[in-house]
Amino acid sequence: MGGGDIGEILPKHYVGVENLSGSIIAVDAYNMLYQFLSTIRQPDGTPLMDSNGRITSHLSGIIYRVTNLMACGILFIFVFDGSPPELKMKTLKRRKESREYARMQWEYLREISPELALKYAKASAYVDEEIVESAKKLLSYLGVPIVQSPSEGEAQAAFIAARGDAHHVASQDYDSLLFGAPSLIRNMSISHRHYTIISLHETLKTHNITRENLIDVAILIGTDYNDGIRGIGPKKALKLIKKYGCIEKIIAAKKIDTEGIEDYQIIREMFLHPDVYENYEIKWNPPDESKVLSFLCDEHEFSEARVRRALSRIVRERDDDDRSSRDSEKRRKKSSEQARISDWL
DNA sequence: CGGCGTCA
DNA sequence: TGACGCCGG
Repeated sequence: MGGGDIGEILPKHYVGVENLSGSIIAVDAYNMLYQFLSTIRQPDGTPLMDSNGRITSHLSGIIYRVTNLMACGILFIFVFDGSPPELKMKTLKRRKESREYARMQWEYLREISPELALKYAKASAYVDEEIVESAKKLLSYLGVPIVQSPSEGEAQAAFIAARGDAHHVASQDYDSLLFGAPSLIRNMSISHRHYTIISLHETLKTHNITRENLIDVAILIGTDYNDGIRGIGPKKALKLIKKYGCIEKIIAAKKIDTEGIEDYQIIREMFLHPDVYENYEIKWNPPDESKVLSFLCDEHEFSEARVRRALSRIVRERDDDDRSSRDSEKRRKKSSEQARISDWL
């Protein structure tokens, strides 16, 4: 909602996928699905679809990305949104309106200028119930655990990581850090050579602030739940919080008005104590090859050769000597790399 | 986005 | 082998 990008004040590390081998990553599912739907398109902006007109861009994204990264030794937990907090409604309404505007522009432009149309097509992407259900189906056939959040997926993912059931949260957004995720991974695609990792602990240490301070900084800039203060970006917000300690004291010192941060106490409380399920089950299953094949190839007309190849990356081979020696080699590599990452966590 | 064929 | 560009559904 706000104008600034809190990412500007977060210390970042860039790591290759090898460094993530052996780690458990809680994925902000909505965020990843949105990325797939927005980017996996034809040059004129049309998403991938089966012959019944059902969108399949996200299924393509999942089958290739998840199998690739699993083959690199990563374990996934996909965390899905529940119902959004009341304070987010304004943002959601605004997003819906700009999506509908983009859809009109796309439909108008697709015959005139495909490459201009593409931009609007991407902006018109949305995650509906059918997208969510088909994604859950494919993930469950792949044996990937799914966790439902009562409210924000990022909050649930952060809770899972903070509790120690995952090492990182994967999302393009920064909110999971505010929700207490110890580590955030961005740009987690196969084509990105290096992923961005942000450690909450390192962030707080770098600026000598608390998580509550960081949340106040985010509220001043603007979040999904408030507009933020006009003219205040991440640098100014951080400076103010470091000088005065909290939003209450900045207001008391008459440095800012409350316009754009009216609900700051409620929002701060939401980030500190979000609505999450404390009981959830995380269980990795072996992929059900035949269910994946019938779902993707029979129902959605994927190429069987391609899907088989993707699956071959993650299905257990016969347990011969070759295999077990490679496995133990991987395990040795994994523990030394895990130690390297934990240096700055 | 990721797969896959092409070409140097 | 790696950069490039079209195709997938």
